[in-house]
Amino acid sequence: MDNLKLEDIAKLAGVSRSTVSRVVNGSTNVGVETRKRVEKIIQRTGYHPNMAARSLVSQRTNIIGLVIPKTTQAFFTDPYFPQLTQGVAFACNDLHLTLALFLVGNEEDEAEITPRIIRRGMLDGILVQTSAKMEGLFKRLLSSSMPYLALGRPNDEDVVNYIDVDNIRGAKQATRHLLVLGYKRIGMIIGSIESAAATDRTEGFKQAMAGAGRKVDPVLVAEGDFSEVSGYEAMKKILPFNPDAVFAQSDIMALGAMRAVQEAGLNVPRDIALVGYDDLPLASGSSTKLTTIRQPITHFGIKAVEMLKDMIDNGTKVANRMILGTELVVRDTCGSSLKNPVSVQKSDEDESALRSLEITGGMTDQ
Amino acid sequence: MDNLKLEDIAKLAGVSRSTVSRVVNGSTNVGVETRKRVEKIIQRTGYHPNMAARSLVSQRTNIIGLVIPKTTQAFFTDPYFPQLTQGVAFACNDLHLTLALFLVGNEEDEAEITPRIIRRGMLDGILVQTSAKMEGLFKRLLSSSMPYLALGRPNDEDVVNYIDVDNIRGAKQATRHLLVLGYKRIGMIIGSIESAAATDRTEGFKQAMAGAGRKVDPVLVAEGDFSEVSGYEAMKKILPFNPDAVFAQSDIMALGAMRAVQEAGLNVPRDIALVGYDDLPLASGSSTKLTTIRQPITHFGIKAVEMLKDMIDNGTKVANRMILGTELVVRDTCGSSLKNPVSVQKSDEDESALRSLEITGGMTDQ
DNA sequence: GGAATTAATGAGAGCGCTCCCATAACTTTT
DNA sequence: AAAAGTTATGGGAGCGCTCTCATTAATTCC
Repeated sequence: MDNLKLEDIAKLAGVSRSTVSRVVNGSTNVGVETRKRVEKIIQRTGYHPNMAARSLVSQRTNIIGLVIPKTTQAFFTDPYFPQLTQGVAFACNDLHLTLALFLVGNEEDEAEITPRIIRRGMLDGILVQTSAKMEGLFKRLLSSSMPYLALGRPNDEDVVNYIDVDNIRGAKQATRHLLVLGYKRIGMIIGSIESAAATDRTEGFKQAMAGAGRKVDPVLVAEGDFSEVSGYEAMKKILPFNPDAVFAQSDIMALGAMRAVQEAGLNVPRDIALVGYDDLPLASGSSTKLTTIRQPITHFGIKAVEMLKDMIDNGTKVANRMILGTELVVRDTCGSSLKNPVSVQKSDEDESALRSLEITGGMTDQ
Repeated sequence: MDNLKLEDIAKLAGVSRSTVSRVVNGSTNVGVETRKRVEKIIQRTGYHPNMAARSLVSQRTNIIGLVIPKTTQAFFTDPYFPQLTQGVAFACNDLHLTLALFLVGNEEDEAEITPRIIRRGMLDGILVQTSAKMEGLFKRLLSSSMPYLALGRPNDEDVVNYIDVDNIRGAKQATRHLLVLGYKRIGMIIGSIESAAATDRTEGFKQAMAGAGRKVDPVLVAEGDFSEVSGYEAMKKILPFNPDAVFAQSDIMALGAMRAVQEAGLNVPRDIALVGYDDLPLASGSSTKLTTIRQPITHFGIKAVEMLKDMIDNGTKVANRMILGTELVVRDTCGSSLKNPVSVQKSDEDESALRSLEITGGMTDQ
């Protein structure tokens, strides 16, 4: 019951290969009687068209790739990527796409995987998590005709198609919240200087501070790498300089920072207020109620697939960009009542939470 | 530079299609001179063979599927699956395989995905996370010629190919550890009665208790669903009956349980000892040092791919099974010094930690 | 030195499908 | 009633590759 081909069904139904093909693909030009007969036989035999053959002629596989560079063992410890992957996978289900997942651990992996990705007849398009390690892939992608979309703003200007979250605005929201609550010595734990997301969040922090006429004290700023431990260590560096509030560029780091605060015998938020970034499930987990900036991670994955699919179907040659909004989620780690309420100038754009802004156009022909 | 085919390269090199094919596939019967010439042209033009065409004739895609049923939103909150996925992805890189990931959320997804999986010419073989929801898929798989491997022992006896961790022995190790330390009122938090893993761990617990001549007190046993919250709630149910030690069937539930203990103003391990299961990174995370049973999750994924690859290459028609060992990891949550050391009969098999046991044979031709 | 062996190459069929075009059987139009 | 259109179906080419088999050239054998 397994190695049937179109021709076998045709013979069984007493029609031609073409007619069976029409039935399988839902073409209208088939007689009612014939269609029924053919469908019954397909049903009975459990026939399924062969993907490879179909792909060969249609030049489509309905498979899209998702490439995630995985620097350390700890990569999958951060729930961000699983959640993103989930969003992408769901969108693929909805759009009848198959998802090929590429986890790039080291340079060998990249060398091994890159040709497989570029090779025609395998992938219809590709989603690449932005990272310094992926520059080689992007170069190859740019000189090929493969539709691609970068997940997160790339450093390379040539990589024109990307989707990102408005990190500057998100960081502004976080910082303004601390400013409004009247905190005086506001610190920050940076994600990782190499990441564009961290750069943008740092920028947003600075803008918000400057907008309130405040200086950023360098001793209150430390760098981590988005991991729990790095948040813990960064907080330990900052702690001696008496911050009264800290903006951590990820929830995981915020959790690490909280641990450092508690170990120092201090209390969150009484002694030090904390804002995170991501709004991962664990931020609202029953033991912690972290004030944070919500990123629509799953939604991000879904939008990415939709954009890519659109590029595949319509062969768009213009630059495709999409920037997703963020939302401040107020919980328990910043002090529920205001200490010294202060009015801070708010730009009206801050009202629209989770707004998504699409820019499409310009820059033809890569 | 993109739509080159074998024939174009052949023309450029002044040889036949066949010769280029031989060069590409590393056949020996090609003249040294010719080979060099062809290779240079391939290099220069950036030619890559078309996968679909190759698959069509070779009946191989070098793509394997990984199917994970995802019951709740919280599925990817549990780091178990990301870690497993990672192991599978790495093994795929090593074996030059492409990984197609299928996340099955609901029944619609299953209906949508199943035919795509079964369809020939798409996947060479498939890894399916065992789950009650997947029984439909397994049925289809059994009546097809697609090589498959279940991840975890399936309830269905017909599903003969699987890889699993020795859950009974793991649970025994955990329980014996508590018995040796002299705990008297030992409780358990069950994962989820539907899961075979939980059933086996429960069985192991019972066997260890019986082996030490101890009764299992039903009031000290509660059921969760492998989530943090469920561990917390289960512990709250058990707490009134004064347990002095609890075996939680997952690290995540152990963490929830620990939270419940602390909220009740009690201390781990002074008042209540705790053993987890999994040895996820967070079990040894800097704030908690959980005594637990180590499952080789990543290794599990790697072995699974290797087994499947073997089945694909050698078309094995016999039942393939592999059971991986577990290891007790002693940390801080069971009391470092013995309270009332007790000697418990240990079977000698317990010495070999992380031993892997392979059983292959029997049951031909499904 | 002619037959047999080996190495290097080319020609052709075919993997299972889609898509274009031809044909045949009806309708509709003028 | 003949021309034109419409609908249902079949035939054939071709997608880009691999693989078997035939062919030729170079080598070895007795």
